[in-house]
Amino acid sequence: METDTEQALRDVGLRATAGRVAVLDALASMPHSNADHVFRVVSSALPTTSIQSVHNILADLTMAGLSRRVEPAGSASLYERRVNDNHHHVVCSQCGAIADVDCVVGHTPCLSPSATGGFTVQTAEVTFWGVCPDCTSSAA
Amino acid sequence: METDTEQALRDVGLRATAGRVAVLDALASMPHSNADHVFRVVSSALPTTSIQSVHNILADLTMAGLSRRVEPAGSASLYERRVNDNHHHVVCSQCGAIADVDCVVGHTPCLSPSATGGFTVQTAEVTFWGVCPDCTSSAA
DNA sequence: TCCCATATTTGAATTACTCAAAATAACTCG
DNA sequence: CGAGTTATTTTGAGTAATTCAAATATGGGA
Repeated sequence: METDTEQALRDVGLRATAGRVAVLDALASMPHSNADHVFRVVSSALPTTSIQSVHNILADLTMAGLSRRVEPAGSASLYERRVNDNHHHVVCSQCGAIADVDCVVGHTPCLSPSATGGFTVQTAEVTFWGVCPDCTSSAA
Repeated sequence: METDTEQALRDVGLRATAGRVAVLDALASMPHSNADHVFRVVSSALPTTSIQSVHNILADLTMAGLSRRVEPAGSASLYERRVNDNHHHVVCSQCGAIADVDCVVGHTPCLSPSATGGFTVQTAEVTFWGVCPDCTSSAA
């Protein structure tokens, strides 16, 4: 029996271990999780795992293109499974909540900066900062 | 005698201490420096200072709006004096070099995401990733 | 010049993560 | 199916960047 998650791992040349499957499943159900968050979820099913293993796995998955690492200023690295679609993020400046933002205007205007000081630009990463619905309503 | 730097400090309600003046001057001559970088420059003029003091000062200056803190993924926090002009940055994915990028199209298209999941967006932060001139030429 | 709120110093602690050696488990091939 | 090879995980230690907090020192108003 071969689950989709296992298949996805083998497709990129990684062994389908219990830890990797558990981490991918955790990310599928809770995107934008940090390593500690993932560790807590995974360790209930796999009590022998460690935070180092989770870091290890997350690094492997990210290298292989199965997950993406996001690092908003002021918080630990977050991971998500949405990959290859160049989406962006909104971060709540009060509570740190994060949500996906699909690409800004359809085509990518942000990839065309005016003057780049000679840099060859490859990608653009946009982070919106604002206030999430919860913080907005609790401010009332 | 009141230097511009001292005046700027007093204008925001901070005392004009030697450490703060030295840090601001360091940032003026080398933007996008990290705390350690600033510390090394400042400590030649002020041998009694410490890396903690520099962190302290940088935090104060940033809170007061005299400097801005930038945190590109994968590197320590960087500080700069250019503030209040909503400019962005290009980071070299090979060597970490960083340069300013003035706002993308004149008016700020990036501030208008399509769907924000209910977030009230206040600012947009754009980081361009690419290859700097030095790394481009040394790749030849 | 004196005072005291504000800064700095000093030292310790924390967080998030990396590194590396030893143990274990996944996949391959006979 | 079972053994061997090698990828992966475990375990333990180490690091970098930053924060916290108590003690000391200093800027600038009275």
